[in-house]
Amino acid sequence: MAIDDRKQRILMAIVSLYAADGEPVGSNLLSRYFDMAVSSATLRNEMATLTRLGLLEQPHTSAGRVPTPKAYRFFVENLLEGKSELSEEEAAEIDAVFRSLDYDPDKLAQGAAKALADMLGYGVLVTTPHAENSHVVHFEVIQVGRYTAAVLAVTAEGGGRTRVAKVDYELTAKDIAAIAAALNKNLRFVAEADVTGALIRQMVDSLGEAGSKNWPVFSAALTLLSEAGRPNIYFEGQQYLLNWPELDGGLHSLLSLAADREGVERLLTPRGSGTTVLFGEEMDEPIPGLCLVSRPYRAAGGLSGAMAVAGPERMKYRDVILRLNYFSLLLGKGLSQSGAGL
Amino acid sequence: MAIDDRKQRILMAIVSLYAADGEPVGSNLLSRYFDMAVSSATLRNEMATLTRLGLLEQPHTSAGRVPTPKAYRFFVENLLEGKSELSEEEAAEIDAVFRSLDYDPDKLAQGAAKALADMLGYGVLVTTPHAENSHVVHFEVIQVGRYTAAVLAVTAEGGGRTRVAKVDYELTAKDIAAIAAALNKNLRFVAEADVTGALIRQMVDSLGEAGSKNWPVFSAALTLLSEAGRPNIYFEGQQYLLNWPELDGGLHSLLSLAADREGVERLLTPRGSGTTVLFGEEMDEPIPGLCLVSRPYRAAGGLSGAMAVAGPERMKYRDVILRLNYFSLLLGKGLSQSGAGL
DNA sequence: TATTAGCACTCGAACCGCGCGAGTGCTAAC
DNA sequence: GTTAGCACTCGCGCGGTTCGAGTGCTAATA
Repeated sequence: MAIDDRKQRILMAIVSLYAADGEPVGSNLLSRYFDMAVSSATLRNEMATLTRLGLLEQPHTSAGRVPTPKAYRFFVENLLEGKSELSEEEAAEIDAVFRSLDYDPDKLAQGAAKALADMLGYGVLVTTPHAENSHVVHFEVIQVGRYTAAVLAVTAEGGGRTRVAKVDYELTAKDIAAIAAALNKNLRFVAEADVTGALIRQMVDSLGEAGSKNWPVFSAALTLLSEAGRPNIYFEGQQYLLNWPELDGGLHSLLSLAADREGVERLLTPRGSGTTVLFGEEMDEPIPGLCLVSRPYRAAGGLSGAMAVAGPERMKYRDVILRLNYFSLLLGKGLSQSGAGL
Repeated sequence: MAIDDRKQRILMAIVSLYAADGEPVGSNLLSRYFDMAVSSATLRNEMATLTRLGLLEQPHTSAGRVPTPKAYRFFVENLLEGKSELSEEEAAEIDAVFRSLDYDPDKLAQGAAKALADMLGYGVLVTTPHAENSHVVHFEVIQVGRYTAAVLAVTAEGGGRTRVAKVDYELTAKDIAAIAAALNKNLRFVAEADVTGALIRQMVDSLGEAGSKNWPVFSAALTLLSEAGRPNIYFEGQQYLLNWPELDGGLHSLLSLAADREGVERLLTPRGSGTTVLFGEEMDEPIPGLCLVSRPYRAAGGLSGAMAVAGPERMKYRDVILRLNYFSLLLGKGLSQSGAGL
């Protein structure tokens, strides 16, 4: 049973009608909205077929039809390969938003996520830009107290990380300088994976007694190195998710998930390079009614990350997909201009 | 009409019964629970008095009584000056949690908030430690791209901030060094309030042509300076707030508020030095059913911040207040040990 | 004077039955 | 293949009723 053109158009109409007000759509309403010269009876026949195909379902006998995830998937596939594009004005609006954003990579990503969330009225997750094999281009050690030193690391992407370490003797300027030198000599331009126990031992030992006394500082530096390649994650527009009654039950799970960095990272790790749509039902821990549209962004210098819109299954897919695409495009561009280590 | 001892005990009993299951408390239930040798009729009389005093109210005529914010306030005052303390085990549990937390000031604060949230089952807000007149003890400028430089600043508290800036000519190592020198000469140990236009102009001009060409870098440094004294804010355990039906309506407002850094900062700015309780009804934009218990923490070196528990009005005040107090105590201690600029 | 048993009263929650109407599938005519 | 017509289904909303928890008041009691 093929899905001919008319069925397809009917499906689209149902999807968008249902998205608008969340009410199951019946053949009558549909025939009024759907200005094809066709009666409600015909529509009923078609709808029955679509139901048999698993694309529609009825909440109960005397109710209208509601699209299934399968229908959304179908609808979205079409949209993704379709030619539809943002209008001039829509694009211009987003351009304007981007011009007003902060320049710094992390802030840029966060700002973009917030702007997208506000624009769509859904939640938006974003991972800050990071590189596959990130490395630290510079370590700096600063004394902040008699017993404490701050270690700073700058990654190739221009991201900065800091950490405070405490030792149990009074630090001297000489020690500080020696540590900084040792760090920059041994850990600069090194990927986390390449750090071996031998390398660390050698580095610490090279300072003699001062090496072991300052172990906490080295340890802090190693922590920074391991964090260098790990993105921060922001979840903007959470409050909008409260507006969708169908998400009520799953919000707890969603927020718990969002609080778990590992989990989000896994979820946003691009499956392929394009836009992907994941329904809550398909998740490891299902969250019915939820839909996650995600897309990676890429910037110069191997820098990348991902953005995802979290909203109800009945979201405005056209708006979401086109805007998400455009946002991630601009985000990649913006980052290429600003930070990347060319 | 004084609130004698018995009235007080009745009030407490109602508060804790209502906290337990959220159902209005009637005289019968109360007399069963309340093992004072007193009949339900007497309780009814007392409850009528308490109602007249504005400490109790009835959702509707034939329902039991519910404590008003005024009652909670009364209850809490008592608790605050009372001698009640955490048990050995409770304190030991928290001690253990703290030992497992990260050492870094920001991480420590965030980790503590998360632990407290998990322990209580409410949301917890925390501002990261910051000093009243914070200043930057060191600037560092690192070249990360041909046209981009990262500016790093370390505050006296050991907090680090980074920012990437882009100029429109190819940076040289000499420029970078000159900028770093100028920043450290002019902006180190300077409070934000003391930065004048004249100072900035002088600093930039001191580099001659290289000064104006590198304005974006200076600008980034100034941004860092102004951010140096501003705390980060974390909101942990948000998901727990979904469990309280009485908060349903206000969650949108609360999350919007939480997304607004200014707003949270204002809300948590300590009114006095002890624990304060703010009810949602009393807020600028009222959020009925909400209660915010907040408390500042202080560490050596003028470092301070605040922690707040956000939960339903009918929260377990004893647990919340005692634990919050202990957490903020330990947080202050932990920070004093780690970062402060002694 | 404080306490308490008894009682009439109130009023929300839960339940029930009913009619309405939106929506369906099927059939027969076009 | 399309459509008008029709019988049928079933959730929703409405009014009425019962039930019971909880109240305030009164009168008796210690």
